[in-house]
Formats: sequence, C-alpha cells, structure tokens
Amino acid sequence: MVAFAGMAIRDAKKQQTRQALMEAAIDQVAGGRSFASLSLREVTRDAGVVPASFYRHFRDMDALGLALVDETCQQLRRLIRAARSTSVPGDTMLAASVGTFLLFVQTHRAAFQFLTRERHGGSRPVREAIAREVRGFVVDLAVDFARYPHFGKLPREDLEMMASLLVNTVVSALGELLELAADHPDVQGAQARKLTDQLRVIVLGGLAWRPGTRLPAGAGAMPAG
Amino acid sequence: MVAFAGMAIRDAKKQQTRQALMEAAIDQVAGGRSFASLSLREVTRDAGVVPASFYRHFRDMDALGLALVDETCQQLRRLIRAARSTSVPGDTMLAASVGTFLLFVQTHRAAFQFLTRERHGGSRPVREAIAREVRGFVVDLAVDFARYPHFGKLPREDLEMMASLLVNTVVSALGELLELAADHPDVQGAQARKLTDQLRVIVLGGLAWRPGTRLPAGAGAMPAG
DNA sequence: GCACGGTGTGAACACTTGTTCACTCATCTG
DNA sequence: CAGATGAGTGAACAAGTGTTCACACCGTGC
Repeated sequence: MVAFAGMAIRDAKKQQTRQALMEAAIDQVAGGRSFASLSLREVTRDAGVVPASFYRHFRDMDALGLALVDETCQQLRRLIRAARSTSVPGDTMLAASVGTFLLFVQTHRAAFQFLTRERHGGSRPVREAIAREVRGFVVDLAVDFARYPHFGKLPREDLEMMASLLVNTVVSALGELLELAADHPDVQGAQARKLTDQLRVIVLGGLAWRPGTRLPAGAGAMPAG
Repeated sequence: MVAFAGMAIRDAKKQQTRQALMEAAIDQVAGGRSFASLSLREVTRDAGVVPASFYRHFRDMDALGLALVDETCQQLRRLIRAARSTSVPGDTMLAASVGTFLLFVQTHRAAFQFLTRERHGGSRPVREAIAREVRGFVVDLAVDFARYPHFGKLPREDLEMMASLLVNTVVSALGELLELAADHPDVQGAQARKLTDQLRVIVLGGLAWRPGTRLPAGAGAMPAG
C-alpha cells in the first residue's frame, strides 16, 4: 500500500473506468441532458460497467458532478495560465485571444457544455464550485489589468468590477456559441466578431473610466433596465 | 362549450389547480432543484392533486416547463414595457433603472430563479424559448438606443451588439444576485452598485465607439482571453 | 508462490416513476 | 330539471431507480 512504483496496473485500470464514468456523464450532458436528471444506472450503463461498480469511484452522483467541475476547470486553467504569460497589450492581441479561446472551446466542447449547463442549473455544491472558479479568473484578470498604464491607477475594486464585466461577457458569448450547431463556421465567425467588438467596447469604456465616474447629462443614455 | 359568460366556476377551478401545479414546480426550482429532475408525481403531490389530474392540464412535464417560461417572461415583459415608456437619458435614470429592476427581481424571486436556472440548464425547447425572449429584449433595447444622439448614427448591427452586451451584463448580475441570501441588503446593495458601474462602463465605451473601431496601440489592453 | 486487498460482477431489495383506466360528482347546457 | 361534460379520484401496471450483498477474479506485497 505504501510502495512507490507499485499499484501500476491496478491503479491504471481503476483510473480508466473512473474516466469512463466521467466521460459517460459529460457526454450525456453535452448531448442535451441536465446532469441532475442523469441516473446512476444510466451513467454506469454508458460506461460499460455494472451499477455497483460506481461506488468504487464516487460516493454518489453529486461527487461525480464535483469531480467533473474539477477536471473541466483544470483544463480551462491551463489555457488561461498559458495565455496570461504571453500578454501583450493591443487590439491585435485582443482579437487573437478571442480566436484562440473560441478554438479551445471547440476542441473541448463537451466540457464547456457541462460547465455552462451546470453553472446555474446544477446542484448547490456544483454551482458554488463553478462560481469559485469564475471568481478566481476575475481576480487574476484584475491583477493583469493593473499592469497597464491607465488601469494601474484605478483602485482594485474598479478593476475587479471591469474584470467581472469582461469575464461575464465572454461567458455569455460562450453560452450563445454552444447553442449553435458545431459545424457552422460562418455563424461562429459572426459570433467571434461580435464578442471581439463587445470586448473592445468594454476596454474603451474602461479607458474613459475614472473612480466615481457618472455619465454625461445629455449625451447618450440607457433607456430600459 | 361556445357560451361566453358560461364556464365560470368550472373554468376558474381548473385555472386554480393549473396555477397550483405551476407554483409547485417553480417553488421546487427556486428551492434549488433543477426542473429536469422534478418528477410529475412530485409536482402533483406538492400541488395537492392526484398524478392523473396532471394530464388534464399538461401533456407532459416539458409542456409545464414551456408554460412556466411563458408566464414568467410575460411578467418580465410587463416591467420592461413600463420602463421603456418612461425613458429619459442620463446617469440618474440608469441608476434608478437598476434599482427598480433589482426590486422587481426580489418580488419575483422564484420566477427569475426559474429563468436563470433553465436558461442554459433546461431542455432544448425551454432553452430556445428563453433565448427567444432574451433576443427580443436585445432588439427592443437596440431600437431604444437609436433614439439617442450619438447612437442614432451607428448601424443597427452595432447597436444590437451593444444592447446584447448590456442585457448579458444584467443577466449575469442577476445570476450572481440570486445566489446570495434573500435577506442581506448590504451585499445586495454592493451588487447593485457594481452592476450600475458596469453599465456605466458599457455606455462610456459605446459613446467612444465608431463603426470599425480598433483599440489604441499602447494605451490599455486586455491580457487574458 | 501464496495470501491479501480491492475492482468488477450479478442478483436481490424496496421504492419511485409515468401512464392507463373506470369511476365520482360538481358544473354547465339545453 | 335532466342529461351531458369534464376535472379530480384511487387503484393498478410495467419499468426504472439507488443501494446492498456475497462472490469471482487478478494484480500486489510479503
């Protein structure tokens, strides 16, 4: 039980069926089902395993859900971390970031479909876990903001408010994108351009922002709430 | 069956249990359950009715879900329509709109919890119905935008892109707000201020926007995607 | 090489589920 | 008032559910 090189084959096989269970669940969710409506038996059936085996890996379905959040968010964090290290200001960088992000989404479609679905639709623990991840992205992004000329002078509170605005915009666009058929590159291109423009508007607004800013009186305004 | 004044008591009682079924479902969803995981029997039990009675009102649970979307969106549309008629540009109006909207949310908490949960978490028809409603709000808002000085000169495409940005921001804030305990006015106040500032940033960005705008080279930029 | 430990098995359990049916009885129609 | 109408009832059904159990098997550690 303590040995280092030991438990090789045994453990590998265990992780294999564990992965099969997680994939079975995530595929169902990506296929339109909500995680809460999945039955334990259904998941084991798709994973090619008998129901009783499930308990060797997870206490119950909630535990499976949390494991899925962990795994999918881990993938996402890897991308974000890579992107943060190569951050250079400018418009071309923004457009490029949107491009690589949307490409990443396409190659991890099921994972994002799961996160999008369960972000508000899931059980309380799952929702909290995802919210914690999103909050982490916001804080990190605010720190990155602080490194740039204008934004460096703003209080952390304002930076987080703008980072949250930006992250929420990306997440919203993500939700819309995932509803579209996977193989309509033209519609997806339009979505990408729309998201890029929205981020441009946010950054433009951020550049005009000072602590305590109020809108000009007559200029333009927002009619409905 | 054709009579006009007829079917008074009969029909009233029917609508009454129909309403009981809808409320039972929406209360469960507001209480944390996802609609897809609700069982027909569970709903009828909470409504104080025998399972077989369900079929007098809805073909199946999906039909109930769609009816709930219809009803909740109808409430929301009433508020929006009222707000649109009293639209006056300016910063105080924006802050006031946020205030009345958040108050409205508190008095219709369960309905918004249902919409937020099922927007991405629900079945395909439900998701499509909600998406259609949101799309409608975006288009209306874009039309309202067009009435103001600077925005009137922008192409419809740009206006809808900004309206979508604004609506998504409100929806995101709504999602965060609903996760908070219902009786923490201080935290809710902070959320309201944050949302107001985010909308200000968007409007500021919109005022600086011209068709085909790109970000200035060195100024400030967005690091992560 | 052998006994232990743990993953996967198949059967069994008590329960809940969606749907159907003949029925009652208050309400509407003529 | 008498008969038709249809909302709500209670029982029944097959099917699916989560969970438990003794057991078979094979990789692991001595």
